[in-house]
Amino acid sequence: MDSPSLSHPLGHRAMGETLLYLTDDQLRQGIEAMFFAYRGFTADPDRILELHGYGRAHHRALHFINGAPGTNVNNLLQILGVTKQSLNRVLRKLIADGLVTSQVGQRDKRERHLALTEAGHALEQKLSDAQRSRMRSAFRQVGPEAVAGFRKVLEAMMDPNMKTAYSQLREDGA
Amino acid sequence: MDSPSLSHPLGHRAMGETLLYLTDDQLRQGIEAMFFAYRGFTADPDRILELHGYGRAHHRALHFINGAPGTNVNNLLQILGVTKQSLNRVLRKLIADGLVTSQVGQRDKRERHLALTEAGHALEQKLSDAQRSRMRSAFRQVGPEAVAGFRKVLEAMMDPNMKTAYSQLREDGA
DNA sequence: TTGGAATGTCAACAAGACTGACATAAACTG
DNA sequence: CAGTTTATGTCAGTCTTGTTGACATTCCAA
Repeated sequence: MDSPSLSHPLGHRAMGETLLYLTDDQLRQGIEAMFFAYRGFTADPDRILELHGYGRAHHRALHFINGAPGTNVNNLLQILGVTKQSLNRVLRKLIADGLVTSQVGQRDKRERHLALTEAGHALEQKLSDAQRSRMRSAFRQVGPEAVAGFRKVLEAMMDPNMKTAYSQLREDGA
Repeated sequence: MDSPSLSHPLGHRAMGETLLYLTDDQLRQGIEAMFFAYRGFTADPDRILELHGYGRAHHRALHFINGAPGTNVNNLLQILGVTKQSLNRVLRKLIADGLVTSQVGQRDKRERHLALTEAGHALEQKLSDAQRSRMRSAFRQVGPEAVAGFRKVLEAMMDPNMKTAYSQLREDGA
């Protein structure tokens, strides 16, 4: 491996103190932190979803439809990164349950434009509140500088095309 | 909601600049960043796993057995947060394929002590290298302060008991 | 020594991802 | 206008990974 690792003893002149955060051990800790944190991140909405007979897939659909009302299926597919069959199963249920509306496009009648109904909005809010609540608590604990670092690392870890999708979502939201 | 939100106009004296990072919009961006980043985080190992006919569950088992050789099934269960039946299926395959050894405990013959074989070590290395590589690149891009913030936020987002497990792993590794 | 607790295994099932094949309708292109 | 491409939906089948239920073995304590 070409990486700095613990096999390079401390004090090795070439590494310098500034690179110690890149040791294999530090990276391993980062990996495990991601694993445990993601579990916490999804735990609260998961509990709510279970009560309603939905899963994480439904949450993701609700979340992004809420963020981009009127979006079409293909758009959602790009963002979620699943097959259309997989997304369709989820959407079918959400539409049947009256949480999501699907309207044939005006300009392009092949497209279906998706939006949340009032009931859909209500559930999305409930899920969102739970997830934001934990994140707000975490953010508050650590302060704005740590949060800025958090955001920087996450952006750097994304796949380039997903980073694009993420940035576009941020622009839309601004 | 009791949270600061965009309905509080900027410049509102009570919020002050220091709390702007806790707006619902900022939290939403944090949530989406977690979603996209986690996908990137798992993408590289996932590709390797597929070649070998394994899934993410096998990766997690290999990872934590590697980090705590000789651990028993119950221990692993606590860390992974799945049912013993679910873990058992994964372990059964890894043992059958000769990546993991399971030895009956000496003091307590109910326990099975788990460890990686040479082949298990080899695969774990390959997966770990891929995952570390992306994280190293991200860490290098953003610098040590951002990484420190990243770690702080993740720790604050974990469930308390998982934070305990995580800390213990860190102690073991030190 | 006997019954409960701990540990692990096997079987069956469900959610949610996947691929492949196919249908429909609309838009586009030569 | 005919043929092709695009967008979407659906059916069928498979795989991973989670779940519960039932059960065997082992340990420990009353």
